[in-house]
Amino acid sequence: MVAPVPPAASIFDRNSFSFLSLKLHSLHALSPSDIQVLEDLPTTERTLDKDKNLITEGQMQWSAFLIKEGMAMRYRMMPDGGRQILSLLIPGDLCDIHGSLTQGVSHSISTITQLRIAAIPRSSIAALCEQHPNIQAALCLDALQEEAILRERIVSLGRRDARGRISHLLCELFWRYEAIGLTASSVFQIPLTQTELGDILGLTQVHVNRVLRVLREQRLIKVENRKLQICNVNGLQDIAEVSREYLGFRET
Amino acid sequence: MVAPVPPAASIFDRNSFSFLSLKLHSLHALSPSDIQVLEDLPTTERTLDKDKNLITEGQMQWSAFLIKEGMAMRYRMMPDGGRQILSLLIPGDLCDIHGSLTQGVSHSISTITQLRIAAIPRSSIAALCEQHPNIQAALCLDALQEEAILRERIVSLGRRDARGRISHLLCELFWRYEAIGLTASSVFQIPLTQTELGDILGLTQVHVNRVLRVLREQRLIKVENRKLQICNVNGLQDIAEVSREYLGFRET
DNA sequence: CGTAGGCTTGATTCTTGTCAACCGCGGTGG
DNA sequence: CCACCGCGGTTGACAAGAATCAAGCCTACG
Repeated sequence: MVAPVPPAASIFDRNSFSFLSLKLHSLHALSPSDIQVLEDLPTTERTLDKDKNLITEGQMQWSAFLIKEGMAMRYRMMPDGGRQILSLLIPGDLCDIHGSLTQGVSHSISTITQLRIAAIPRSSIAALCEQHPNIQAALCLDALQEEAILRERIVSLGRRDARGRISHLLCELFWRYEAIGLTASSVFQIPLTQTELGDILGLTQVHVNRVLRVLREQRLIKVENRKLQICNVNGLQDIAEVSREYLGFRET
Repeated sequence: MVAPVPPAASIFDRNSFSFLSLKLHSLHALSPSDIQVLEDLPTTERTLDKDKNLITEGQMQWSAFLIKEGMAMRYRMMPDGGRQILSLLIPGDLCDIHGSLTQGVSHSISTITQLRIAAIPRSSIAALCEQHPNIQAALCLDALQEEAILRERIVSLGRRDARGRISHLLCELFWRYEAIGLTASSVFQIPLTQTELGDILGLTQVHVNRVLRVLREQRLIKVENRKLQICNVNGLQDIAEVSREYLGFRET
């Protein structure tokens, strides 16, 4: 049903390119030289433990950062202890590209798994954009995708029931992981607990559990120690009433 | 409790400046000459009827547009006829500034009231930014505000009950109208029907009605033919667990 | 004068939340 | 080495918040 290798990446040897290149390339066609420039970006890497808050201090002030491995989230704590997860950051995602974290922003970012990130000076990104219009276009589409994801989350929370919300989220994650080549025969890693799923979707952990059981029973998904298999994307899409297009990935 | 005149605008004669100037100025201090430039922006105005879809065709392709009067919304229809309103556009709001409407975006914009808009060529905006760093900064903050509003909506839909959602929305609208000088002693126009409120907040019209009644009975608000009076902002804020800061308006 | 759209209200249903208990596993310390 | 603990997942009983269905009202408008 779903090709395990996203066509957008197929002309390259996906294994030799970074997740950022793969994602941008599946948003906007990049030339081999564009890709090379991306691969050569000078970065300083850093590793963070699980469940740590990500603070941008010192040198990081002037850098955006790129997720290289693991998962992080933007979230907001409520006075009563409730938590709303606003978005998930996965490999290839850029964060704080316009310095929004340093402005008085009302949410935090923290790691969900151990995380490997690379700091990229915002000046390098600006230079990149000036010299490589394809990369600029791709980054622009990437920003639009991020917005589209936010809007789609609003649609989920406002108009879909629990089954729809969960189905939609699973589809979204699947498609995003697919674009960066981290799926294999519709299987990918989800490090999220059911509590975290609930905090993304505005549901309780208990209810998430029950709905997941139903989805399993209907053979739409399989879950096995942190690995999720999407057995029937179309089925999930139908439940969520969502189409892959909103992510803006080009192809087929 | 709440000053009827936002301090941010107080050094100018607010009546002589456009809503755009007022909003930007309350996000980032502008010099009189900055304001003058904004006022002198060449625009072509247009008026649209109530409940019309806003399509950007022809000349509009290359323009952003600015709401000068009335209210519009971005929304998304669901296959089952349901509607989720994603955001509200009020006077002073810029729309389609990066051409997102012309990309394959999965939502529409339509008018809620009769609407007066001004098309502004994107090239003019770019030129503006190059020559007037204050304006650039303000527009940047404006974009961040728009994002912050989206995120806050997610928090609302995910973590607040009906009372909290409605209280939050009323606060947000109040603060936004205040920034453009369209409130007077905590009263402002809301052209929204209860059905539309429901479609913003993920509630049914009936439930919105009931909750509004409670808020009225608790003397938090008064409603009289399309005019809303906020009798007790602090009360509403407490219910919504929200602070004005997320909007990023400078002052006090 | 009749109609339509929007508001109001009641009765009822249903989705989801809350509370609570239990299981299984992995890690840790005695 | 084993007992214990804590976290994550699973399940049930019950409660609450919101949706649904339905009817009536008011007002602006043709």
